[in-house]
Amino acid sequence: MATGRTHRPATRSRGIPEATVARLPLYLRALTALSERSVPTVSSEELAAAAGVNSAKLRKDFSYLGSYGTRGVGYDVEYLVYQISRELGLTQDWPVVIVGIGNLGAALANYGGFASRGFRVAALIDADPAMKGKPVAGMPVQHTDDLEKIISDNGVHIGVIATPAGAAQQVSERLIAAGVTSILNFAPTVLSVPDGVDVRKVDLSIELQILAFHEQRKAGEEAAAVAGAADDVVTPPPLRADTAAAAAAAAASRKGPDGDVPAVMPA
Amino acid sequence: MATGRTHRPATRSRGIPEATVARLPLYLRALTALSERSVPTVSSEELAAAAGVNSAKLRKDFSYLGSYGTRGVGYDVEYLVYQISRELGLTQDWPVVIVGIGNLGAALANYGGFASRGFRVAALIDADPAMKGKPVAGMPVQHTDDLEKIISDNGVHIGVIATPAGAAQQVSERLIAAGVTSILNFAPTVLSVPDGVDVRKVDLSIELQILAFHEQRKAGEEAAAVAGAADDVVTPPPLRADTAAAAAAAAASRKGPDGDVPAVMPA
DNA sequence: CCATCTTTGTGCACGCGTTCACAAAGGCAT
DNA sequence: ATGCCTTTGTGAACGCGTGCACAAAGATGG
Repeated sequence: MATGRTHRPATRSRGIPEATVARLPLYLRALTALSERSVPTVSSEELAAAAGVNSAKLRKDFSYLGSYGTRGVGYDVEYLVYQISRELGLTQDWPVVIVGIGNLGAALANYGGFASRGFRVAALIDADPAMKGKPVAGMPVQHTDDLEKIISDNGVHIGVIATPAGAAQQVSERLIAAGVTSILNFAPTVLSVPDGVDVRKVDLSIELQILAFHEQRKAGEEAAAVAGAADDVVTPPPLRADTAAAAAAAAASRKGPDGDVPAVMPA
Repeated sequence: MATGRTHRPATRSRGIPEATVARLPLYLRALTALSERSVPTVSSEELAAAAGVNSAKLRKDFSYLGSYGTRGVGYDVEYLVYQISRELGLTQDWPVVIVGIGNLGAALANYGGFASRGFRVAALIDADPAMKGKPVAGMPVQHTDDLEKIISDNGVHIGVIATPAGAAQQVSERLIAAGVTSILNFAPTVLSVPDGVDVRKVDLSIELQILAFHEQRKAGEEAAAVAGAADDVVTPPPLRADTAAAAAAAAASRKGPDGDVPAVMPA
């Protein structure tokens, strides 16, 4: 998965744990698939397998919503789909705006997964005057100047930021001032927002970096296993340099797994 | 954030908690920004603010890596950049392949954040013969038939899946069979993989659904506050339908969430 | 109507992650 | 040198999330 929730200190909204909320969409997806195959009921065991979670966890998650199952039988698929949809607020249509129509913004605009889940792309917004009026995903791109009007005219509460990092904070402030209270942020920056505004971030390079960490670990273990008593492959001697220059020099001098130049370019 | 880690049961690799690993890229980004502004040292308080976390948490995170700070002064920026980069395995180049060059795959191929963090896009792969040879992000798209050869020729260990949901499982199996041990999955499906393979998933519609949940909660609270004793705004009467048909009818009468086509396009 | 079998719902214990609060450590001025 | 001041590193407490294991509930067959 990508990265997680920001700021909001796990509000435990109306008793439903944040961790459970994060899994509900997963269950919903699995249930929708069953529904399409006209499966009438499903046991916690089966559904848990389909969603890739533990069955006890799934039952506990559902218990926060209410007692929707039948002992000895399982859960009614259609009924559960409806209950979860309602709980997630997907029984209504959420207009969203996408700000920043570059490669990623355009891909998001074309993404079918939004519309099929109760989200309607109400507008595409970009700061580049050359983009104005240009059709993307069958919809004309509008200029940032009209951001406030677009938000309020469409009653938008959810905004997606796909701008470069430098513009993200300012865009978020304008969105919030215009009435947006939930933001999905793709820009690699920490957004600082007032209380009452939810921010979730998706950072592609962070996900890859986490994978790289585990990948390196695997490689290290493998190397250690092969090389016998190679103990400090993962933790080289703490060559604690006094000055930054010395540290950089030391870094450059090493060739191995750790060696190489330090990553100077940001994300 | 997007979604999270899958399967891997929090291995607690070499004593570094998974939660800490997930934050290291965040610190790294903040430190890199400081480095570019030639800031020599930074306190845990300042860096924590820049990374959007608690300073105590940051210090504890760093304590897992070693004692890299100086009491009364703070942390040496360059030195810390190097240490974290090394810990994350970013001091080496990771070749990655992107499978599924649709809107999203193309956007990922063009995304600058990969190359700048030590990740090199080694190949773009798509199942559509019409795509073969077509340049995307200055690189010719290759056909799925050559997947295994591409993986082994380039020594690829990390694969990115941006195919439709239906193809993802099969693609993952081929990637893994060819030597890939870490997968970043953008397709809205649960991948089932053998032990030793790490999967992280990014699901855009899930993120929006989580936001919608909180958004609905805000709206409900607001409505309740305005309407006085409106208690069941969030939990309407449990109209518990007896039969699946009745529930389905109720669901179908709505326009949004449940009905509709499944997400064919991945994130 | 009763026995049996399946599956839910949950009490409980455990472990991870977060946060507080403070002692130890080092720089710096006098 | 010595004392003060700043900031790290961490011990300890707490709370959330997870998973086990089982009793209660209901369906089903005789």
